[in-house]
Amino acid sequence: MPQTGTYHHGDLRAACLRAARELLEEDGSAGLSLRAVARRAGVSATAPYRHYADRDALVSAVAAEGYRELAAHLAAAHPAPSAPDDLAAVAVVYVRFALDHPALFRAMFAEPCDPTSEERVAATAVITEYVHGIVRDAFPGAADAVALATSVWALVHGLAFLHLDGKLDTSTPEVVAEQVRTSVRALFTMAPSSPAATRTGR
Amino acid sequence: MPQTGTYHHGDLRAACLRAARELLEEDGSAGLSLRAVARRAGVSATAPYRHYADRDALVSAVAAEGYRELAAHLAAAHPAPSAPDDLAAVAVVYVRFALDHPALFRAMFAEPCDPTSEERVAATAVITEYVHGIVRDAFPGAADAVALATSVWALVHGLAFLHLDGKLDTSTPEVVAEQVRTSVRALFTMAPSSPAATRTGR
DNA sequence: TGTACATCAGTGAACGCGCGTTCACTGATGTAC
DNA sequence: TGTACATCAGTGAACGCGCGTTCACTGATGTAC
Repeated sequence: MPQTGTYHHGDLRAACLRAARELLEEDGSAGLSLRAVARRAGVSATAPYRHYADRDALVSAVAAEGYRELAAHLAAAHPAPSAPDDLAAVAVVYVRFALDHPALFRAMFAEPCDPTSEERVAATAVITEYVHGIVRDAFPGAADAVALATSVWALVHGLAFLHLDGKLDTSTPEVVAEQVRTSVRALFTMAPSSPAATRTGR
Repeated sequence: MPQTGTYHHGDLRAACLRAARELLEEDGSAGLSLRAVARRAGVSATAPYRHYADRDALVSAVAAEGYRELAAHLAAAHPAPSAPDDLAAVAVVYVRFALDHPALFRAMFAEPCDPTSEERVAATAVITEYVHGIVRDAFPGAADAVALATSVWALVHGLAFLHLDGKLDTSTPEVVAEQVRTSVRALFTMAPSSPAATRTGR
């Protein structure tokens, strides 16, 4: 009595997920149709309906899987980031994930096609909590850790999208990584003569 | 011999653009079809082909218009930002624009469906130059102004998307504005006890 | 162990839909003389 | 000013397409006795 059935196909649920991700990467979200997924899984056009109520349900499942993978990548990048440079390393992984899985990343952060998807909401919460945790550890003295965590997430998220949208140089992974590191550091170590530095106590 | 023809329709080119933007806001980018645009403009399905080579050309034109509008909004927000708080004010306008025109904003920054569109590339360059200019003025002493400008843009851009994707509270404009201001300030005025502050000279 | 039955994953035909794009056309506007 | 002509914006029928989804079905797997 296996949890994920091993009936006729073997595991069509997982096969659909895999096919959907492949299509996403190959043709962008426009290529992600239930029929194309079925075709790629080598199954009739209506077979996926046994496992997903409709197209949205499939997309939500793909997005949720993406969230879990991103969370795993981030956790693997640094077990317990506690210095700005650790944070920069995690940021690099975040942006790299976006560039390695562009369509998936977009699907994850596209307008909530199904905001009520429990699986999706839970997966998002994991990322949020992770970022907040890092900031708490890395900046124990920060006045407003929540705001700071939001800022950090926004910075990294913005870098990911700007790279993804071709607004920044993405010619090699190293170029991207350096850009991310530099950006993160630039914000954490302002030049002494800058107005910000002289206004710290404001 | 008017530049924008005033033939049968009056100005179908502009009418298509307007219709496209309305559809974008109402139904998201999925609703933006040439046929729907024609329908809304009260014209036959093929009339738009007189003004746009194909669907992509229309989308690019819409995106370019969005860039120009965003640039105008930013410029109007503050004529010559020179302090972090000025920059925060501009950031607020940037995010507000994204929230007021969600689908347009997505279209502007979606994967370059037509990276060769001259109009589009030029419009993007304006924004980039604007952000860099602000940073140059606001932080004349910054060691690497380009990296800093990229960071600032990424931060604001990320804030826009996180709000847009429902990852942050968007209940009222004031809540959003405060969040943006706080985030920008949080990064520019780190708590003195934070590791970043003690590592400035690194 | 063997048979009868229930379950339910996957099938395949069919539906109606809106789409992008083509084509030959029509008819209003602008121009040359 | 009036007529003949050229231009070209907009028409409308038609094409082929892939889509999501429905439905009654089939047939392999698992279960009860």
